Amino acid sequence: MSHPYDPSSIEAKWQKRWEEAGIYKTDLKKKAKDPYYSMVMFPYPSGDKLHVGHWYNFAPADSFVRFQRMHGKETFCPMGFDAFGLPAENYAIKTGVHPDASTRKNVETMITQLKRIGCMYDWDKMVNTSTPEYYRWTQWLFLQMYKHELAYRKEASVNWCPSCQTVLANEQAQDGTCDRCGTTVVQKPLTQWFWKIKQYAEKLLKNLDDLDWPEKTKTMQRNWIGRSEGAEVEFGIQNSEFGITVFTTRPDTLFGATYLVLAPEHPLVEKITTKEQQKAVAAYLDTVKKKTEMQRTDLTKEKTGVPTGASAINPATHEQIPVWIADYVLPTYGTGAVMGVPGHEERDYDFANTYKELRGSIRCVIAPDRKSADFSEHAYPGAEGTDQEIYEKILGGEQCWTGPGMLVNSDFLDGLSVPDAKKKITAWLEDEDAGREKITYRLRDWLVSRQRYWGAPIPIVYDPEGNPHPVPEKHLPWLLPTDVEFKPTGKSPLYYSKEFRERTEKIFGKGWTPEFDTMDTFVCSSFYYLMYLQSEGHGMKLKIENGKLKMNSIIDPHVEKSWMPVSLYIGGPEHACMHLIYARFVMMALQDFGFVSHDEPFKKLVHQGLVTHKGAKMSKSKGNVVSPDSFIDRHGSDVFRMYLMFMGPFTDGGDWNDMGIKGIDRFVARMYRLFEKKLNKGNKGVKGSKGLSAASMTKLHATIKKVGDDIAIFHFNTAISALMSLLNELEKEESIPVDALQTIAKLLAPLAPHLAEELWEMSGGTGMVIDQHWPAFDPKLLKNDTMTIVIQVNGKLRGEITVGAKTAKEEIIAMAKKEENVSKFLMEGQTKKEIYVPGKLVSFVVG
RNA sequence: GCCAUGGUGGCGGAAUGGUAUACGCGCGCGACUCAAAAUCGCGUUCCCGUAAGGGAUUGAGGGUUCAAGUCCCUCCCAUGGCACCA
Repeated sequence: MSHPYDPSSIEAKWQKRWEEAGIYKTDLKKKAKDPYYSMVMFPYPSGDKLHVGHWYNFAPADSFVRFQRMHGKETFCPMGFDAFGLPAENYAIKTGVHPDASTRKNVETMITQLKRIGCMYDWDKMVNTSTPEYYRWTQWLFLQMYKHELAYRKEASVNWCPSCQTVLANEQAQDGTCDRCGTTVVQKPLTQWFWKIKQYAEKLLKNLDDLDWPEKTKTMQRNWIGRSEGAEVEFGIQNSEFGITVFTTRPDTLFGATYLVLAPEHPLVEKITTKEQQKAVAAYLDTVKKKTEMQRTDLTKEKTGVPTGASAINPATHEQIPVWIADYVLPTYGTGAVMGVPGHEERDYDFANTYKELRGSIRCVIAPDRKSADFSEHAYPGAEGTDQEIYEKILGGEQCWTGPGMLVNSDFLDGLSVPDAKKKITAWLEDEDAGREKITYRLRDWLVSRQRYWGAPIPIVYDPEGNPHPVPEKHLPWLLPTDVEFKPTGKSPLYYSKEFRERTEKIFGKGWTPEFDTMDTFVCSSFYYLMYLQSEGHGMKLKIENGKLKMNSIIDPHVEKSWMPVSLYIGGPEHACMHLIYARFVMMALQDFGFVSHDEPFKKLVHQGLVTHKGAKMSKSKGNVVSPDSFIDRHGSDVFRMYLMFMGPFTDGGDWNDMGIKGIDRFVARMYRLFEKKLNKGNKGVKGSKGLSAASMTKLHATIKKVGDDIAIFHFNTAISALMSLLNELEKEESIPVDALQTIAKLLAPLAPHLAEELWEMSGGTGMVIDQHWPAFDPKLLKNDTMTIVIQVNGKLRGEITVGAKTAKEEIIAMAKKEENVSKFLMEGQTKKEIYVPGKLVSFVVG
């Protein structure tokens, strides 16, 4: 028999009908009764086109929204393109093709590919971040941040290849060398723009509690934000006007601080380094420039550092302690300076073991076993006269104890617990004006400057004195110039645009210059959920007229109120920290600026699993990208998307392998044949459930329940296996009533939308199956009048009995004991215990 | 290194602390066919056994429990992220 189901014609037919009927268009202005805004993370229009990973994300997301729609939700599913970014620029450097041209072409191809999935996208709402209609709002966002003092300039290091004379992305500078020429990459400081995301750290952390997001993602974000409670402590410097402020989470160990360490980048380094140490410090700074942050913080590597020659005063002990620099201290965290407590902090312990002069030494009053202490000098004869090598301040039982314990050798803190000592020393520091309570976050302010071409220009101009000024809103979009140099020159590409400079001087006056940096692409993707909702004035379809757009707010407040937050956002777990924190920050800021009514953009978040190929994430550089196109040609969209869903749990992903696609192909063909066969047998028009055996009826209703329950929790794989199992049953049936077949078409509608429409039509359904209501199951049909009880002896399965559903416990146990294979094992010893789990099992324990 | 996730037959995987291996792929045998493909039927975790049945088994080791893939501890391996790939 030839394949009865021809996906290419049938899928094209339904895609055309859906489009003609406009059933996926959403009128955002009309008040929605029960809105459901579903978003997937928009793709980057890469030259690799749409790959299997995109399908793995988009198709199940579509199935889920179809399921919602069949439950009466008014759904909105937009799609767009995250079109600015590095790959298009690198492609331009290599081939000379303008990023705008290559991006447009890729977008076009991907739209064609996307349409073949058959998703419910409302293409009228499409966005493309690289169009002036879009980046006008990226720039508007920058101006809002600037206006509200959330944007500022600061020096920050970039990866610099001295040979290529260009800034490198981290990806291009792995293992510290330039991926084009192999030269050692150095850290070069540049003045760049930052956004104050840290100001929202507490809110970003707190709001997580109420979000319907995966727990692991929330944990990762909490760790990323990295809130630490502690104190700042001021250390004076001997013979100097300067002081060093350190942040510590362990102010209780202040009496054990035997040295201070500054980050090599700390501004005080050059001010306090003594003449004798200048050479050593300069040499050290040189080596640091060549290290990545990960190399610097690697706990397994031996720590390095050099003394500055300066001494600080420990405010608690009034002792002089040396000030060093070491690269394990990062300038971006805390105050960029730490106190070294070798007795109770592992990094400090390691460091002081490398540089023994930092250990400090005092006569101890701790017992040799470190389990107890006495505050009288000679309490422990064994310890008398011994000099502890490491200052020890808390009793814990081992050197470098970081756990809880009692404070010793710490003057007025002696005898206190760690939490009490923290409180007392912090209060003391405040009294002495030598410190204060402080909360620090690991989260850093967002560096938004990029020394690249293919991004949204930062809407800032500089006056002849070099002071920044915002570009007034009426000049937006502040167009990206086209007369630029892509090849690396040591400057941002926009630097060479004559038009850009002339434009600036013409508008602002002679001697004024534009900002040459563009914005991080994460800025573009931090508010696109609002851009989909913009009901006028943007998008590929609309041109800018007279260089102006009417709206001065990013979104119509009524539309925002009814459609935000996004009901469901689906995307990869690789975005757990960066994109998903930036987007939340921007939404919060926009609420504070008064443009939106909500503070969180994504109500529910789900991560699809990662689809790998040959064990690794698909990427052009690894050459393991799999295109779905040939599979769609051969099997059609429905088979392919169901295969992806059948691979395993949606949130797991997996390694790509086309071996099993045949199984889904067979399933679809068999389902189609079942409809053909049963409908041709003259069953058309038969109503009611007559003709279906009781067992099949039960199976049908159990399947309705299972498919619904499973789709609701993204277990598409088991939903499909339930339908397969149902099909296996029904194929044995003589005849199947039409309404049972129509129920099956409805169950298939979210998972195989084209096939389901076809089957719905074949079985005489009116309208489209996607507009039908999800079928209900009859709970009465699911109840069994018998139950199977398994019998265990000492945890091992020894038999099974089938009894009536209402059989009493005692009766079941008695029956279990009589089972031949059970009684045999019960003879072996005394029955110590009998456990009955209702409806499930009997367990005997024999001694 | 740090943060997070995962590890179950030949393969993808299923399993509210209660029958481990559902469903599918693959494979084997059979039917149909001149033959093959397709389709249909039966079987299929591993070991012993004709069978009945027994034993082992969820990355490794330990623990809690009448009962552990599931909970706890230690370890191994793989993957994602680590702030300029998106």
